[in-house]
Amino acid sequence: MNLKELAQRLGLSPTTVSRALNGYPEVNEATRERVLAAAKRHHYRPNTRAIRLATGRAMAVGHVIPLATRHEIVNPIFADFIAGAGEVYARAGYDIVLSVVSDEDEEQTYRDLQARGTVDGVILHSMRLDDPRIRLLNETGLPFVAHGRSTGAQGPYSWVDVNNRRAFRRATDFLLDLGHRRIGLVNGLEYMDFAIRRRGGYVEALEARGITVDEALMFSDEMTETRGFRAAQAMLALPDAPTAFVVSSIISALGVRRAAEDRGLRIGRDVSIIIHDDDLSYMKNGDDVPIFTATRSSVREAGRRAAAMVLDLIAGTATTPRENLLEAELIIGQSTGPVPVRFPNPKAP
Amino acid sequence: MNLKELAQRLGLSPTTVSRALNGYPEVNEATRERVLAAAKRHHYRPNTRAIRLATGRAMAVGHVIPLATRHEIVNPIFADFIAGAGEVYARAGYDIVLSVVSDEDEEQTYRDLQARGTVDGVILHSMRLDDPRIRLLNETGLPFVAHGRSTGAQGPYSWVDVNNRRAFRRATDFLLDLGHRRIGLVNGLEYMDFAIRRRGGYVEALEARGITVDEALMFSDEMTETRGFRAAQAMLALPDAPTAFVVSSIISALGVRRAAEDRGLRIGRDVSIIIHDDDLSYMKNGDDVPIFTATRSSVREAGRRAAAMVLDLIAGTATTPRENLLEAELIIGQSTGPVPVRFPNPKAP
DNA sequence: AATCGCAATCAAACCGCTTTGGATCGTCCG
DNA sequence: CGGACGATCCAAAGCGGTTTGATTGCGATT
Repeated sequence: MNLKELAQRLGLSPTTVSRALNGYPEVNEATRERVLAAAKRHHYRPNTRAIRLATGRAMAVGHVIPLATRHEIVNPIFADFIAGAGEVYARAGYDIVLSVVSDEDEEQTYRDLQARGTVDGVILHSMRLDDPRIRLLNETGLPFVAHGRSTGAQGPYSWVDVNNRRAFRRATDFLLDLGHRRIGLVNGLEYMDFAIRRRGGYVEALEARGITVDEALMFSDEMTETRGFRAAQAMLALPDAPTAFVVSSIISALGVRRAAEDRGLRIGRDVSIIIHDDDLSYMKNGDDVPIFTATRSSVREAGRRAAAMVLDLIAGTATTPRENLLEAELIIGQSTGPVPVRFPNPKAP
Repeated sequence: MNLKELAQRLGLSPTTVSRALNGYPEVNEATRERVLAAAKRHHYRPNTRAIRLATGRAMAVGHVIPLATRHEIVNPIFADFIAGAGEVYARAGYDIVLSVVSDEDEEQTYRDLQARGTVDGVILHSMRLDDPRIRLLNETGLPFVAHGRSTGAQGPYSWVDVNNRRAFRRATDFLLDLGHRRIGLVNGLEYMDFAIRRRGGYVEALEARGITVDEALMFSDEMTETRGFRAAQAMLALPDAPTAFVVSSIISALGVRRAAEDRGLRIGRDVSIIIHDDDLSYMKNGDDVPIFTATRSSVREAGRRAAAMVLDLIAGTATTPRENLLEAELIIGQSTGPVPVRFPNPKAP
């Protein structure tokens, strides 16, 4: 059942039927009723492909998932971000087009997306330092919103981001206030922009109290359980081991916890852990009582905002770049406590 | 730069240019060279929307992500499944169209997808018992492949699935062979098909040895850390506590581990844990040495196979429903050991 | 009575590609 | 030498909608 057929059955022209269905004013209300009724009765659904060609709009937003060729890790926050964005798109009648792309041919992918008109805009994920995609997309003119910022990137761009620096400043301050002086940082890969900002906040807090920053206490790697475990294991084996950790991800933190417990240390008493919590639906930081003390900021909410922004850009409602900085809230859980008075590393020589 | 323009510049008709680019034989090789060169020079990229309308194919596969309205959890295996499928789609020039849908209006979504021609086929995720989507999609005629089977669903359908029953039979047998007799099951929600099959394998193994199945040792809930923690906590508090656990997900297993360690039990000595491992990229079961003993089956591989199957169905290569059963491999890790001889529950009254 | 304005509808062009059904031309063969 | 044939190329008709630019009636205006 297509438009022409429906029009014929109704004894109307395709023009009128199209207008009736799309709510144009120049059509008699009685006629409109008739058209709507017939459309429903015959289960008429306008062909997406035809609409897209006719209107010149794709009615879709692209999300490119970069698969780093070296370490084939899918960003675990991706699913929840999409869930948030999806809510917004659905309401606006937009589709999500996903491209899984190895980071080598990313440029090609973005150029294609825009030149072939597959999408009306894109969301940038996994922002890196000096991210070349910003210049690229500004060049093509395709509307885009970055999830995360990119230090050093040229040109203006719209973004949604957590205040990573402040979150980690607060997290570190919180531990310092509890008396901790040896604080380990278990961070993500530091070509990622968020990781650099987090480290910035951490360093800032230490320096503000005149504590020398110790390279041996700063780890940067993929945010998996195993890597978190190894990082913590190494640091805890130091002669002057940390009494607390600031951890970039709840997943790494599980590894940190394991490393601590392996040494017979009790979390929240012998060693403190504070994490950044993206509030992932399948990786909740406790249902009622938070497990970890955390700086929390919902990545799903970030998805909603980014989606709303890109739709504004597409609609032309927003012309100048928009910026949206989310502040993380500090959640006090059971994983932090005052610095232990006793020697914190019983197994050390 | 569109086809007509390119044709004009070349002094050719759009027909010839189109054929040259698409590799049709009835075009002079010299001409084809010329066309290809010009296309590259002018960065010509055929408009996706036009191709789709003209060919009547969407060149896209739909993935519907059901967001259960009650518990808003995004399936954590989703990202890796998509990563696998994406590889296959990319090679074939297909796009992924994502719909995030609350499970209430799923039916509407699938009907729309097919009637509006947004996609050429779909992949079904999170299969439930008696899943109504199978009949629905068979009705519409839209090609589809299910990731997982659906016990009790009417009608034939193509699927990719792990042999969940056998995996859990083997896992349970493995524990039984180690001497365990009280074995807890920490399962997913049992309206999910995979969960029922897993329970089936577990029960089968116990019964084969004449061990009575104890309802108090079977938990079924969302597969999060917290729920795993609670389940294990409750079971470990029983007068006749389990000495081992079979756990449906690595994430729940982290909770189980926490519960055990909270009671001062050592994993692999005082209590054994065997998990099913989907080999998620961001939740690896250890880099080199596996942390948990596990039945492992890569969900990414499942994604690849499902994608290949749906493309076959779309192409018409496969007409009868295809079935693809993956066998999980048993990975021996550090989380299992012989049943402890001493009383395994020191804190119990 | 002639003109005007407005409401309602329609025919046809258009979006940018594919594809059908020729057209053209040189060559080969009886 | 004329016709069949193969190799190339092209005009035009879709695909299924939207949108532009009329056209038609009819009551109101002058």
